[in-house]
Amino acid sequence: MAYVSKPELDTRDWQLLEALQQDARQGYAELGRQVGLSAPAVAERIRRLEEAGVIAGYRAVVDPKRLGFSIDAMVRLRCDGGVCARIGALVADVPEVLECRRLAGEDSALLHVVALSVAHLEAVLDRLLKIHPSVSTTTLVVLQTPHANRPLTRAMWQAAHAMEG
Amino acid sequence: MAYVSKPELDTRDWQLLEALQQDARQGYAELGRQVGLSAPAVAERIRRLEEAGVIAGYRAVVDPKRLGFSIDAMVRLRCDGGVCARIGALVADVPEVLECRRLAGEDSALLHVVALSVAHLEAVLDRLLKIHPSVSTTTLVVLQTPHANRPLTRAMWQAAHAMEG
DNA sequence: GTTGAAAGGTTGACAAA
DNA sequence: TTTGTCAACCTTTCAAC
Repeated sequence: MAYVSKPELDTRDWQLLEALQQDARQGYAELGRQVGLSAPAVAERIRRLEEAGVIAGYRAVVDPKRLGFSIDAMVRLRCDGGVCARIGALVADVPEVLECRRLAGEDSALLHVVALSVAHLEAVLDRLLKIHPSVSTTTLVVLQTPHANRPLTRAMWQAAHAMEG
Repeated sequence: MAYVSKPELDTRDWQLLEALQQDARQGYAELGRQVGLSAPAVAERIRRLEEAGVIAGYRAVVDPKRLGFSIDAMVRLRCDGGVCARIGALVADVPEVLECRRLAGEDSALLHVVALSVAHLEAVLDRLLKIHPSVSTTTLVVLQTPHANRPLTRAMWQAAHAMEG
């Protein structure tokens, strides 16, 4: 509960966070070995990190390419205010949209889309355009992804605070 | 090994993939209950999915907001070809960049950046501009994220193949 | 893929720092 | 309040089928 109002993570909390971001399927005993705690102590710390919302869940990372989704694109979306306010709900039934963010600025929203082929990408884009007449898109095909879902580490947290001044 | 050349997933493989994307810390016995298999059979299927690269890993999902990173921005980057070819390496030591993709199209790259404050975001952007004189940025602040890292499901795979024709 | 047995991990209650 | 210890229970793992 202490975390909810003001998360103050100590060295071991950070070590556990980093270990779980690297491999979420490690057991408590194994984690305890890495941070120098007993398994029950590890379990209790992780339970608190989960309760505080610092850890939002644990996910298997699946590679879309290995499932046949050879195309990866970012779609910049512009649309009327009313449409964009509901963009999350409007793309909910387009499963090729893996990520959807509403933005402040030049573009109204940004989508991360996967597709089986160029023909399939075309079909997905057509479907997005049919959401509303005001919708227009700019599609950028991803050539490579040098960094994806980088971990949040203590080093990064400290560097950020030092930078902020 | 069969998966490497041509991943053909059956119903149970997909069920396991979906279950692990929902909660990667479930045990083999629990997964077995869900898909109607014994624990060793589940372990063997998961081992093959990992070996085939379909499952790339297991990660704890950490909420940057709960760690103080209250700002979430997408940064569109334009730069000279030589610089953008090495963009991954060039932003490797900027830990606030959680994602980095090289793109074909109007923008050369797209970064997902987190920051503690507007002042910190400014500092990060200054650092990105200092990578090379040819670099210019357009920053779009994320207002909300209706969908993040949606799971790849069998339903989606089938819908995509139906759509492709 | 299943079964069964050995090894080891998890989880609770309780004691101690 | 947080961690460690202990014991009961469950899971994982590997062999044989």
